[in-house]
Amino acid sequence: MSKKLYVGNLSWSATESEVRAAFEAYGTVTSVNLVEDRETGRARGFGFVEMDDAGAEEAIRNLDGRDFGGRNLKVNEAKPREQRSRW
DNA sequence: GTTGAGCGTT
Repeated sequence: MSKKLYVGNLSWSATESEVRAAFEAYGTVTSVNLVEDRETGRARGFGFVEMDDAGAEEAIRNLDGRDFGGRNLKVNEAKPREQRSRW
């Protein structure tokens, strides 16, 4: 089972690899998705991480509020967005 | 060469 996480307050220079590495320290990361501004293509400073259920909670309690890239990382359970495809 | 609250795109 996996859970989706919202990751905010990221540095604009933060990469998926760094975020993935940080979360893999607490569980198995299924996917990492940093969101960029669709209009400008620049990083918005937040993203989403999908990982195993237990690891997700551990990551929240270990990475939320922690220093990451020189800033206080924000980690929370992400809101379900929309189905990305028809069924 | 910039910016800083907030929950994304095929």
